[in-house]
Amino acid sequence: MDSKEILKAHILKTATLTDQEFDYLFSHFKSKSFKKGQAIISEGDKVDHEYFVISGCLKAFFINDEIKMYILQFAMPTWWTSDYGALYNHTRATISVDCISDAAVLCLSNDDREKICSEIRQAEHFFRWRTNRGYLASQKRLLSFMNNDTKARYEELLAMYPQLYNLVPKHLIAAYLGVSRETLSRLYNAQK
Amino acid sequence: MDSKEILKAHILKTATLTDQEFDYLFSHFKSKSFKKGQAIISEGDKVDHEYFVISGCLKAFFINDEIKMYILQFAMPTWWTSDYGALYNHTRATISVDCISDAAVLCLSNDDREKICSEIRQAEHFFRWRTNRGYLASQKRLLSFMNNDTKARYEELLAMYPQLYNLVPKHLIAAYLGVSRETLSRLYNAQK
DNA sequence: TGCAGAATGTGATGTACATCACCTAAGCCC
DNA sequence: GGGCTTAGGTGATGTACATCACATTCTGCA
Repeated sequence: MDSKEILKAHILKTATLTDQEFDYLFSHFKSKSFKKGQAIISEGDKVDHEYFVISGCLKAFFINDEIKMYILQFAMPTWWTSDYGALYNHTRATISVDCISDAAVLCLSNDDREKICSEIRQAEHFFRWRTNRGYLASQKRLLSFMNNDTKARYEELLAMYPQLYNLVPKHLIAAYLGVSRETLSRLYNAQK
Repeated sequence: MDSKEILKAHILKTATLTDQEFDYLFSHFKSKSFKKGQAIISEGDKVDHEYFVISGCLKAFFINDEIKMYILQFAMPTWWTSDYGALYNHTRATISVDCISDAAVLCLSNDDREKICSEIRQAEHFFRWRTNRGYLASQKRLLSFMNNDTKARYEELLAMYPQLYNLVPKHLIAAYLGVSRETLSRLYNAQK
């Protein structure tokens, strides 16, 4: 399945577009490929695109005082990512995005998204629902943070995304969970 | 300013509606008043409305194992609240909402929101942007959780909502910060 | 107005985690 | 394939917080 089909299947789950509408929408996306380790958005960048992952795995992260990294999101195929704060408010990036593995993405500019939303009814509908899912996921993660200890959050993460265990290094999983790599290491070595 | 004017001013900040469109939209809202301590949504309820706060202060919270309460949101005037997970997925409430003070709200049903969104272009636009703001706020709070200690989060909260200091009891602020009331008490008594 | 329950303060103690220090093992690159 | 970088494991120690226990103050209301 090529990029276009993947995006189409993804959007048609929540919106009803004619083929012509989808083709028009798709014409605003640009395909890009990145190598493992490459940066897509770096802190301080001007941000004007969001990214739809076709293959590979990205991470969206924040670095505190140039010391600690916190991972906001592992972006897997059919996920969207960007520094949405910077994108919507036209400010410089505080959140960075780079590639955990080689990756293929579709890029959509903020201007084009707004243009499409104003031209195609169902596109606006789609983006409303997409943001909504993001909001719910974020709220769920916040609750999990307050309510569960590290071990429970680790198991929750692996239950939801079993692929992560082999795909991403453990210190990145620790950065997602918000604990030190040492603590994570001790956790799953102790529980045998 | 009455409820209608407050909602109108709120919506017109991000969407362009004609007076007739707004009147039609407004006709789907119901006014309700609640007393301090009254529940609006209780765990296990069927959820089919969301709420726009006109006056007073609500809290949206989650209770773990019937023991600990975590506050997801203090809802102040012009804020929206509900158990959005239950509302969108048609499941029973896991998040409850009640009144910290006497409150007046406008209620909108999930069905009516979707109906309005499909009928009025700019209404869908408004709700897309509203959800987006919620998503960004939630992500910001998640980052603050991972990155800052309790004292920093406490100061951040009071800097953003100074009214809270006098309006809500300290143990609720602790429940928002995700710490015990004892820890919060020691925190601001130590820093004198 | 006096009393019950709620809100708040504070000490003692336990624990989950961070941090630092150091070690081993596994890529990866000229 | 030897050396360098990155990932990962593990001990010792410190610290921020939870928890329990109890004292104190506030507040609503009969």
